[in-house]
Amino acid sequence: MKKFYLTSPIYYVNANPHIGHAYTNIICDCLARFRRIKGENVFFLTGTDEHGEKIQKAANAEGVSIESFIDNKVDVFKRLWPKLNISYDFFIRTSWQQHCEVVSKVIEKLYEKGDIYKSKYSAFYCVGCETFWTSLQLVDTDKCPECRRQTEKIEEENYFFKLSKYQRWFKEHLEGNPEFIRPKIRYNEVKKFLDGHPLTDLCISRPKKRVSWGIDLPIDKNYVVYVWFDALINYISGIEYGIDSEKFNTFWPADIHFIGKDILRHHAIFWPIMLKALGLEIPGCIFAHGWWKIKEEKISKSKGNIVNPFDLIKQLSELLGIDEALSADAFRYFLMREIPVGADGNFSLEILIERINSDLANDLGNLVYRSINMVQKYNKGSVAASGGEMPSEFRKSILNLEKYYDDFMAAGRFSKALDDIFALIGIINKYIETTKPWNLKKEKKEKELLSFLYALCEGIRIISIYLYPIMPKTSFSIQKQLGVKDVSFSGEKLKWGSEGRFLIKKEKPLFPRVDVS
RNA sequence: CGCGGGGUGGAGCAGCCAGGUAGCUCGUCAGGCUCAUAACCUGAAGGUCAGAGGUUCAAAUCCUCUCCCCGCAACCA
Repeated sequence: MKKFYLTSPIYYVNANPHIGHAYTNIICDCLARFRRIKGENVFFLTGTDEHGEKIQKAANAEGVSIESFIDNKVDVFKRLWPKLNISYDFFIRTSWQQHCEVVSKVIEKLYEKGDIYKSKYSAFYCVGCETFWTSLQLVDTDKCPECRRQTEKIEEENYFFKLSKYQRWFKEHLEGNPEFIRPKIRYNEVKKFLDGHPLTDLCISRPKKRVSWGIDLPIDKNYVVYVWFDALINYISGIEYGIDSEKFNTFWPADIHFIGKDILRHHAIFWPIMLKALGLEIPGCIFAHGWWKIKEEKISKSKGNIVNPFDLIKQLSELLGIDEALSADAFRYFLMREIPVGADGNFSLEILIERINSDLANDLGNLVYRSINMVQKYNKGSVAASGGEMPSEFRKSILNLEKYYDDFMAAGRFSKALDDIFALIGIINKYIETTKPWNLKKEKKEKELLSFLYALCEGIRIISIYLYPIMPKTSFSIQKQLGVKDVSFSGEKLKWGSEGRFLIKKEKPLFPRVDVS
């Protein structure tokens, strides 16, 4: 069985989850579900990043212990994922004992190999902003780029990882693997960056007197491990590197790491070099998505324009009068349809509702509802295959899906896949119009009417399978309403005619229209 | 001259890499239909493709310049 290992980033728990976190995990989930219905052995890892100065400070600010602070935040993330229908396989926490041990082992190994060394580190500290800057970031020689105040030069001993040693190898790897970083624009960005800047070694330690909340540096107990170095290792500790070799060998290397474009360099440069130094294989792809802007602005706490996914799902659910699982699907649909993964998008409740109304209520929801209604009205709620072929009107659209859907989904081009699914929905809506079943009924053309009803149900059933990775609960609901014998989603079930009989169970419309004015 | 992305009918976008009648979704207007969630189907109006210059038989598409918007700029997840 083919394996597929994909990861989300681990989220830094200094604040509550927002739309960006939700987006990343939804992307991962869509791909994970797609791979599963292809019959692959999928491992989807997500989790939290819990060390570092910021967390230490955030806990202090709230006047609670670090442990209870992080447990609290982790709990919030763990409650969020089921709400968004996220089907992860394992949730890793960097405070997890086993992860810490792996990080230690990694550092020891690299130290023995001679890839970690001690040296002087100098930085410029701005007291006002409580931030460290490098000499290159300063303005007017020694001023803080943020507040323009005088900075203070700090010098301390630290441990460094020899990134520079692997520069040549990395460049070659990049050149030989144009798919390593996606989308293309991000690949170009990294490549260009590398051309212009020789890599400098990465400082991977922080003295405990400054930062105490972290994993002990095994080679010198006066230090803790720099959070990024610690965090990246989750991708191997999460599948038990150095602990369960069978599991590790089954899933490593990762097929894809999904990340936000803000953490591209850590993943696209540091991480592969760390792996190379460890003698491990390099992941297949780093896929960086874009950002959702709220009213054309970047999301940020200071602007107060954070979208809380819990509130959003709740609000949507109340607005639509549907349960939260379906609201989550609507949200997922919006995020996946609105923009290609990789681009930036605009988010607002208005835009979201507009999409729900036009696509999910008018097109999909109404199609399901009117079709089921017709089966009930015209044939007492059941219809069986009568040996008829697929209507010729459907052929082009279904062939198109058969030809391109897998490629689009595999490439993370969810909006493209959805375009094609909705093209079929449009075709079926049109098919109803041109077939005029109400006339068939009046004219007592029983045979035509039955094959028409069957074609409707079968078409919708096939749509529900294609839709499944993006909208799992909706797909489930559709199949249940159609009365599919064994509700399931798999490649084989895409074959026209594979469901012999529909015994419909009519429910209220999947997605009602909402008028917001 | 730091790097990159973008400026296309009212809104949001595709097309640009491999020049050849400007396309999609939403909105607007008109019509049709009734199984359906004022839904669905059909049709129409609406763009000198940011501006200027150039290459070409032909440019949204290639080249040059200008204007405007938005990101990034190494230890900050």
